[in-house]
Amino acid sequence: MPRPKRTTKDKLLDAAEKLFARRGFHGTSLRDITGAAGVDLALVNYHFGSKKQLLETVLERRGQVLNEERLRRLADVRHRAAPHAPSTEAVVGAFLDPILDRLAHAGPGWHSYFALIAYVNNSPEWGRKLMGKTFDVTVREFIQAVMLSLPGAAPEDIFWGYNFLTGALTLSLAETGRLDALSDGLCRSNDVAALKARLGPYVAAGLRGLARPRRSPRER
Amino acid sequence: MPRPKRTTKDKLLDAAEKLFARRGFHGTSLRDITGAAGVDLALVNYHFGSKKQLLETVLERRGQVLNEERLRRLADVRHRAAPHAPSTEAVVGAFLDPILDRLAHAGPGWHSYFALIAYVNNSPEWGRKLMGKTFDVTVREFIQAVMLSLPGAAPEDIFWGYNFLTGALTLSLAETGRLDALSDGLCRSNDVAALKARLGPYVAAGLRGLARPRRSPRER
DNA sequence: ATTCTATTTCAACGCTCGTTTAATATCAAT
DNA sequence: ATTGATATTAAACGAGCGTTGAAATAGAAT
Repeated sequence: MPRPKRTTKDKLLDAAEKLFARRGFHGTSLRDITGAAGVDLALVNYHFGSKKQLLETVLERRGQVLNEERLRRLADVRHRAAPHAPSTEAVVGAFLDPILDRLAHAGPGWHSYFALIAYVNNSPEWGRKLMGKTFDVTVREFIQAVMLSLPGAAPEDIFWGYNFLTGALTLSLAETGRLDALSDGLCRSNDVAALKARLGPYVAAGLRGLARPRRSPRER
Repeated sequence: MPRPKRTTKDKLLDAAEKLFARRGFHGTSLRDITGAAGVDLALVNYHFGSKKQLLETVLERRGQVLNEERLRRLADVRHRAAPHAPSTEAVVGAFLDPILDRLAHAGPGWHSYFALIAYVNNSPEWGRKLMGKTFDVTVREFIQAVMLSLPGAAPEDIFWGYNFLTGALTLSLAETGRLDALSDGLCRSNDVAALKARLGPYVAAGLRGLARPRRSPRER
């Protein structure tokens, strides 16, 4: 046996991941977290320094894994298409699939992590700094690849298109249950297969629609 | 003069709107709010009963105005197109423009309100209950109109498409500043004209892309 | 066995939280 | 002017917050 012992750090990161995702940073107390983890209150400050640093560590733990796979798949997509530009669908897939596949097949830890990402990404308080710290390098690579797949598109359109993409993605990751209520149960927020079948085509079509010139040149 | 006196209730609603949008529900204290409003702490519980009811009142105040205009414009779009079905772009415009036009031309109150909507919509804690309470009737009307504009599309696709639409919209409303950082200043989160020029075309193209059958019938 | 470091426990610190209570002020109607 | 409902003030409540420090424990190296 390779000793899969769960350390105190891991227990704290797991519990914080789950609770921060559900109730937000300010809505979760350290006593909630240490209680769920079954460890002493003071251990958060011992191992992580502060509540805020605990959040940052939670984000980085799985963020690095995600970044590695995204970059790997993006390089793969480019390599397969060479010497031509890859298709927008393939580039979008390299960005989305590492998330959607884990949502479908990985454990509840990843699930909570993605809901937490949704929370942080849409937060005026944390969005810019925390998301940038972990994801900027990868995202810039991705945006460049989208530009490559849509020659002739204005960079502004691609940046805005990326913004819309992450918005659509993160609301889906948040799993608020609103979709279930609106559709009277016809659609379920946690139906990953349904999400995966639709999000990629939606954003690829949206990006194409943006890249195509769409009005008189008077209006920028 | 028609006595535009700002009552205590209004002062509290305005201050709460701004602070809830910036720092979230749990990140804002009643002392923050009453301090910004320049009124006594106890007046929140006197006028609204509790902190949570204050949030609900903030959401309802402008939500009703927004709903009225959205329904009016939706009816107008349908009337103009009759007896044919309205275009997807026109329906999407009836849904988005009441927000985007106020973002561009109305005061900072509406601005904060939309950022607050973004926060609530993406919150697993509040999303389903609070958004539904204020917006469900209007949103169902809107979704029906989208279905009308895309005959042959599966209802599931439209519901998911609406989910993506609100995700893209609300991330833009949150104005996290992340777009500014990613584009090195080329795009600005608060450039409403740029947003308005792109969000409609993006989501309309995305909805069309979803409505078009896109893979073998084996995969649902 | 002893030493030394890393980890865990326990109790408490000072502070802020949402809410409540009772006293006071405001002001239109009598 | 007096009344009476409405609104505002000031002070305090108990509870929970993040963080800290000192003492107890554990585990590896000597």
